[in-house]
Amino acid sequence: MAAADRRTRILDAAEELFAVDGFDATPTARVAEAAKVPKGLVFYYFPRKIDLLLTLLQERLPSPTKDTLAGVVRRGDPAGSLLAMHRRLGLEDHDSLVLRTIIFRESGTHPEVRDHLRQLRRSLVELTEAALDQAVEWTVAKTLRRQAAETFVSVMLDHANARRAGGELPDVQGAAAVVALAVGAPGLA
Amino acid sequence: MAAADRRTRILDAAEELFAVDGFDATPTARVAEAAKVPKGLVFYYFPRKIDLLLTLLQERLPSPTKDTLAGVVRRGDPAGSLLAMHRRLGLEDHDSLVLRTIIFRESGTHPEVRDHLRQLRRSLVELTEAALDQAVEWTVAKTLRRQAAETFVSVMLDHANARRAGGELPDVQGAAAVVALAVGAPGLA
Amino acid sequence: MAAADRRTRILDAAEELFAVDGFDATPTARVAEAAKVPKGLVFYYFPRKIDLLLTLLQERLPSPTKDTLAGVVRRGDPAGSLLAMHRRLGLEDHDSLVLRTIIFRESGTHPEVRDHLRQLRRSLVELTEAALDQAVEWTVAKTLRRQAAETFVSVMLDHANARRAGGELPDVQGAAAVVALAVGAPGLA
Amino acid sequence: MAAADRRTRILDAAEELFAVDGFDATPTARVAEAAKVPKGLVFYYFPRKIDLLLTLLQERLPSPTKDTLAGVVRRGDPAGSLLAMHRRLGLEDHDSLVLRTIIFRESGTHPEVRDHLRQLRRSLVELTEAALDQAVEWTVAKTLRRQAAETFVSVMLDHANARRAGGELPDVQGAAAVVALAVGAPGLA
DNA sequence: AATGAATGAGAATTCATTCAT
DNA sequence: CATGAATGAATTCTCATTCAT
Repeated sequence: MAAADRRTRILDAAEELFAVDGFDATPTARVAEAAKVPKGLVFYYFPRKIDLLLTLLQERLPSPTKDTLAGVVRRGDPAGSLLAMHRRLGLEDHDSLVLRTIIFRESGTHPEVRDHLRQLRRSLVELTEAALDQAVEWTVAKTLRRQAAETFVSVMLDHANARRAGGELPDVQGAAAVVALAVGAPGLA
Repeated sequence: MAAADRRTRILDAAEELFAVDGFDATPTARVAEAAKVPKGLVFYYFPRKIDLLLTLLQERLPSPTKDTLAGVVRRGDPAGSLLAMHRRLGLEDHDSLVLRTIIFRESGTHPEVRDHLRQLRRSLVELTEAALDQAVEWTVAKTLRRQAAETFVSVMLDHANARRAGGELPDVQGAAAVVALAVGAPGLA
Repeated sequence: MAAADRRTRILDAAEELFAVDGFDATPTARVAEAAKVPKGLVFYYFPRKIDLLLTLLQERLPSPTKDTLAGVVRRGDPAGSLLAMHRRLGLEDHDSLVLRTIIFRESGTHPEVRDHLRQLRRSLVELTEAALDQAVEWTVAKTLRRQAAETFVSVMLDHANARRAGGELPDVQGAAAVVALAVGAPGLA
Repeated sequence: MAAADRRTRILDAAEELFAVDGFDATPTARVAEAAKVPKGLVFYYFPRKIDLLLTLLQERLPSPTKDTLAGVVRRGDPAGSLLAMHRRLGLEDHDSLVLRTIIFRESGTHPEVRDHLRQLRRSLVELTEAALDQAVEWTVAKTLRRQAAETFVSVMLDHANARRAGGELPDVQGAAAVVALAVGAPGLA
C-alpha cells in the first residue's frame, strides 16, 4: 500500500527531525524532503503542522500498561526490578526516546502535548508502584511507596529529558538502588 | 543611569517572554515592546537574538555555591536539610524558575545553552553531596552518597522542568524523605 | 437517477456556498463536502471551477419573459403593477436571489458572467417597459417610458445587490410610486 | 518624505488593482510590484491584507457632506440639480469610482466594508433629499421626497456598481428626469 | 463512470537583521 | 548613541487540477 507507506515515511521523518531540531525549528518542507515526498502531501495527511506532532503522540506513544511488568519484576530484588522496568519501558528505544523528548520540549507551549505528558507521568507512577509492590517481600507503607515511586519516575523522566542535552545522564541504576534502600531492601548486587 | 536601565528592562522582558512563550516563539519586536524601548535598541545591545538568551544565562543564572548551604543544613536531619536546600536554591523564585525553564527547553537546540545545563547539574550534585555529608551523622559510602545526590538532583530538575507543564509536580519533599532513608536516616518528621 | 441526482446536489451546494461566501472564497472541496459527494466527482462533472458558476447561470437563471407579466399587471395601477412584477420576478426567491448575488459579485472578474448580467438588465428593462405600457391608460412618450423603466430596473438590481450587504434595503415600493408619478399616474394607494 | 511617499504609492497601487481585479484576486505581491516597493514593505505598513482595503476606505472615501451641494443646485431645476450633484459626487472620478466599486464587491464578504456601504447609502439619501428641497420651488411631501431620494440613490449606486460590469450603464440622466417629474417638476430641458 | 490520493504553484504573513540618519 | 523604516528569505498553509485505478 503505497499510500500508507508514504504517510508512515512522513511520520518517521517528522519524528526524527522534531527530536533532533525541535518542533518549531523544523519546517514542514524539511519533513517532506526527508520523507522524500512532495511538500503538498504532508499537508494532505496533516492539515496543520501541529497535527504531525499530535499524530505522533497518539499513534506512537502507547501508555505503559501493567503488562510492561510481566517478566521484568524479580521478587526480592526491587532495585533490579526497577532497572529492568526502565529498560523495558524502552526509554532507550529510539521511538520512545524521541517522542518523550518531543513531549518535554513542547509541553510548555502546546496544551495538547502537555496533557500527554501529565498522563505519562501518572501512568509511570502507577506502574512503578506496582513494580515495587511485586518486588518487595514485605509491606511498604502507602505513603513511602508513593514517594519512592515518584522519585524513581522523576529520575526516569529527567533521564529521558537529559539525553538530548548530550551531557552526563542521570544515573538511573543508582537511583534504583537508592529507592530500593529507602523501601528497606538492599541496593543492587 | 538611563542606559543601564533600558538594557535591564530589555533583559527583564526577554526573561519573562522566553519563559512563557519560548525562545523561538518570541519575536524580538515583542521583547522591545514589552520593555518599552524602540526595536532598534534591542539589537543595539544584543546584536543577535541568541545574545539575549546567552546574556540572561551569564548574568542571571549564578551557579549555586557552597554558601548556599550555610544555615540550611541541620545535622541529623538529612531529609529536612535537602528540602531546605531546595528552597534556598530558589527554584521557586521567579528568576531562577524562569531561567531554568529556559535552559531546559532550549538546551537541545542551542549548544551554548546546553553547556549551562550540564554545568548546573554538576554544581547541584556537588552541592547535594555536601549537604548530605553535613547532615548525616555517620559516614555514607562514596558511591551511595553520589547516587543519593544524583537522585535528588534529578527530582529537583524534573520539578523545575515540570512546572511549566502545569500538571502535577513531582513531590520534592517525598524524594527528600526517600533519599534520607536510603542513606540510613529516618524520613521527614 | 443517481447520477443526475448527484450532479444536482453539487449545483445546489455550489449555489448556496457561492452566494454566502463568494465564488473565490469557496474551495471546490467544500462544495463536494456540502454536496456529500467525493471531491473527484465535482471535477468529473465540472472540469474547471468556473464551470460550476457558468452552469448555474445557464441552467438556473432563466431570463424573465413576457409571461412574467401575466396576471400581475393591473391596468390603471402602474405602481401596484411594478411592485407585483418585482415580486413575481422572485428576486425574493432563494434561487434568484442567490444567483443574482453571484452575478453581481463576479461580473467584474469573469467576462462570461458579465454577459449574463448585461443580458439580465436588458430583459428587465424590456419587461418593465411592457408592464408600464399595459398598466398606464394613456400613452407615455417613448423616451420617458424608457427612462422610467431603467430607473425602476436600477432600483430592483440595487435592491438585489444590497441584500447581501445586510444593511437597509432600498425601498422598491417607494420607487414604484415615484416611477408611477413620473409617468403621470398617482402613487400607490 | 520618502516614507509617506512609498506608503502612498502602495495605496495607489492597491486601489487600482483591487478595483480592476478584485480584492481577493489581487495578491499583495502584485500590489508591491505595482507600487515598486519590496513585498515586505507592504506588510510593514499594512500588517494584514485587509488593512489595505480598510485604510483605503478610511482615508480615501470621504462621506459626502452638505458642501457637496454648494453651487450645483439650481432652484427650479431639480433634474439638472440631481445630475449636477451626481457629477460633483465624482462617481465618475477615478478615486471615488474605484473605491465604490470595491465596497460593492467586498461588502458581502467583509463586515467592516459592509458598514462603509451602509453609511454611504445613508449619506447619499440625505444629500439627495437636501438637493431636492433646495431645487424644488414648492413643498414636497416628506414621504414622497424620501422615496424620490432613495430612488435616485439606487440609480447612482447601480450606476457605480455597473461600471465595472462594462455593459450598458443605467441612465442617470433619465432617472434624474423621472424623479423630477415625480416631485412635480418638468423633466430635463 | 468514479474517486481520492497526489501535486506544486502560489498565497499571506513573520521576523531577524541591517542601516541611514 | 539611538532608532525606526526597510528588506527578503523563510514558513505555514491553500487549492485547483490531474490521474491511476
